[in-house]
Amino acid sequence: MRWQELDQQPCSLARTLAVVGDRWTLLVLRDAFLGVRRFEEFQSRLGVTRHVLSDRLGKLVAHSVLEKRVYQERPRRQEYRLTERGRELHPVILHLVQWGDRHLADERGAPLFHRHRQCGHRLQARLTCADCGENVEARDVDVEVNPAFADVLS
Amino acid sequence: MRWQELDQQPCSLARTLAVVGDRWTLLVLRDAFLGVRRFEEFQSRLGVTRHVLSDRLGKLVAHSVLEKRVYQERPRRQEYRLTERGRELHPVILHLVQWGDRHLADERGAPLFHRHRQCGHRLQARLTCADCGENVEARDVDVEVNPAFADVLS
DNA sequence: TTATGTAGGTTCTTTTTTGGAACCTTTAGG
DNA sequence: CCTAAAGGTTCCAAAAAAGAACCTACATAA
Repeated sequence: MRWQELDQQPCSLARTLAVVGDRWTLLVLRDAFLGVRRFEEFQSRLGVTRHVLSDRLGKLVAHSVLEKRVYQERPRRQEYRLTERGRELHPVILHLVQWGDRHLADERGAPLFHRHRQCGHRLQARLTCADCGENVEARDVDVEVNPAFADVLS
Repeated sequence: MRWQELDQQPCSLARTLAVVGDRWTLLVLRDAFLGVRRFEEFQSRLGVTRHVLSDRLGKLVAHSVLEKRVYQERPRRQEYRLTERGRELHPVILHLVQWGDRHLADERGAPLFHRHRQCGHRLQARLTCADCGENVEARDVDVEVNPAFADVLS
């Protein structure tokens, strides 16, 4: 299966990964969440080639994860800003970062500290159920096949 | 920057992506969360080439995300099971799936339904703060550079 | 007027990584 | 002896990424 075919799959993870699941895209998004907006700044912070960056930013805009906004005419300058849809990816980034902080940090600890503004504590992210508010572990989730997909999913 | 250099970066996201951030690894993990354990089953469900699957499973084992367990001698057969460290990636998968369900589904809706066993509702994942229990949005998080990394991080 | 700088890309060539298919090993069963 | 299943490995061609140079439009300054 090719990358391009992934978005055809009857699997939301595959489709999402077709948008954000490549080598650089999540790093671009992370910088976007840290406030980076300009091509040059993404490029110098990430060390990605301009070619690949241009391609990734274009794809994120095409999928409405980022939007391109003109912030100056003459000379025309544009910046990339997260859309609401893009901000919904924040939990993904935060959990990935937290996993790295826990399991891959050296003796200096996490490179960045995340603090929850409302309560002031170092942020420990938890996945909870929006209905009952309880913590959700992998074993607490039952998965059922949507009957409309019963034919293609085992 | 190459894939191999990513894990040298002073960024937990980059380090985490060096482990799980490639084209196939998250799909392997998703199937692992759905109960898949054997090489052949991963291979036939994902359509990934055996070569790449072998490499990815090996990396996940090397990073203790999966463990290889012999479930039968004569002939020797092994299976791959999630470790505790691997299960901690569940929130990542769930949020990615949920994003795809919301934004990339067709008229049939989500391919899979996730139900919270304890309360019985369709699971809507939320990221909350473990200390205060409140919902956390991107704008609620303050980021500070760990002083130990002050020299390398802008 | 020419030179220098900046934002935002595009083009070109060389490496790396994938995809695809075939092949290998161990053991069981007929 | 032949076939089948599980779990891989090897080989080659195709696709994607890296690295560097180049391009455009405008501004400023000499």
